[in-house]
Amino acid sequence: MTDGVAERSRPRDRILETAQDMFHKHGIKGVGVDAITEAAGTNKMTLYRHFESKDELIVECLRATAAKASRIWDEFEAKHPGDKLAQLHAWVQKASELLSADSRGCDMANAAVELTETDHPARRVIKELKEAQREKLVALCRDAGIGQAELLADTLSLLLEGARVSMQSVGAEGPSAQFVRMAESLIASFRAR
Amino acid sequence: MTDGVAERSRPRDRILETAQDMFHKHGIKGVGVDAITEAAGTNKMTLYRHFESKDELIVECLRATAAKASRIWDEFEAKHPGDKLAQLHAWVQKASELLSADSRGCDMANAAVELTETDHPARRVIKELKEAQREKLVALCRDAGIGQAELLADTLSLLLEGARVSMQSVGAEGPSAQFVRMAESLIASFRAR
DNA sequence: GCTGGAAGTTACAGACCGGTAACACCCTAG
DNA sequence: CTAGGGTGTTACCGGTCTGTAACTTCCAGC
Repeated sequence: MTDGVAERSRPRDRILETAQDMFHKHGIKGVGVDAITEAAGTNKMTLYRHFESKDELIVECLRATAAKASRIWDEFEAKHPGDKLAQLHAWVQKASELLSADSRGCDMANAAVELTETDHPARRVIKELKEAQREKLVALCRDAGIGQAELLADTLSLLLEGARVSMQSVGAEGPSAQFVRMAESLIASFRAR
Repeated sequence: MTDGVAERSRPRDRILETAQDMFHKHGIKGVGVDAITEAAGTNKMTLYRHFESKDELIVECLRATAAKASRIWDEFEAKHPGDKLAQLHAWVQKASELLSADSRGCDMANAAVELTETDHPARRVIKELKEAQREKLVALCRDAGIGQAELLADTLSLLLEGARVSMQSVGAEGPSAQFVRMAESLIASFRAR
């Protein structure tokens, strides 16, 4: 009967997937565990058998989201093997697609905004994962032959981060609409140096 | 005895000021009205005599924060009367000071992340106020004699927005540390065109 | 077919949430 | 002195939150 909720996979996977989706759409503090389990076609007890607390579920969701994002990098390498500059342009393209497709921005950044407690377990992993993403982009810029690779990578990072949050406050017609133009002109400018 | 909480001003003002501060530090959904009134040295009934709901209090807080931010623009004009380019550099300087002094970013952007309900009354005013700020920056760039004023203003906006959210996820040592350098080099580059 | 573990069910605890009612108080304007 | 509005106090409502206990049901592997 497969039920449609999540193709009748194991409860833990359904919970994780549903939680990711609901946290993304409604925010972490905007979703209760009851709502998650119901949407996942299971119940609260089962959730607490697999995750010791909501906080641990949050952390696991962030890790899963980061793992998905990490797979995108593999696509770049697959589509443009060895051509790091083409991969950088693909990164810009992919970022712009994410902006068009979804106005709720980056789950990790959003979580950092929502979870203000400085000792929240999720803060550790957010920082780790964001730093790992930064490393990847720096390496991509450097391998693309750009001199000030760190500076370009950081600038592109801030632009994208800003675009993703700007979409949530002013909407898609705001400054974020110019993201591709900004990013491409930046890359060109750094290459010319 | 003045009590120290807010120098014994009127309850409404104390509530508004305290709520701004607590929303900023702990997030909107992370603070209850009881905590606000207690910190403001008053009680819940008094809050609900001045604000018809928590949502209205939120809106009023955002307006108050925007009004404060608006006063910063007056400083620019006062310190560099007529010199729009100097005012633009002052904007960069001020933005960098805000980044150093406070790691919780922009209240309006944070509110947009937290308040996911599309019909939330705060969403209207967030969009309005952000658009007003954008107008100001565009005008400043244009009056500073920059050709593609909108594009520069939007780019600077995204950079700052990104820096403010990046501080919350990766911290002050992340990409946001390079904000001034990025912004100044952007301005120089646009001026050269 | 039996058994053992995973999953579902129901009910509940204890805390907190936004919001309200009823009433006592104080302080200032007349 | 007095009247009245702003304020403080207490108690409460109904709902929601995370997390747990006790029990039943299902199903796969032997």
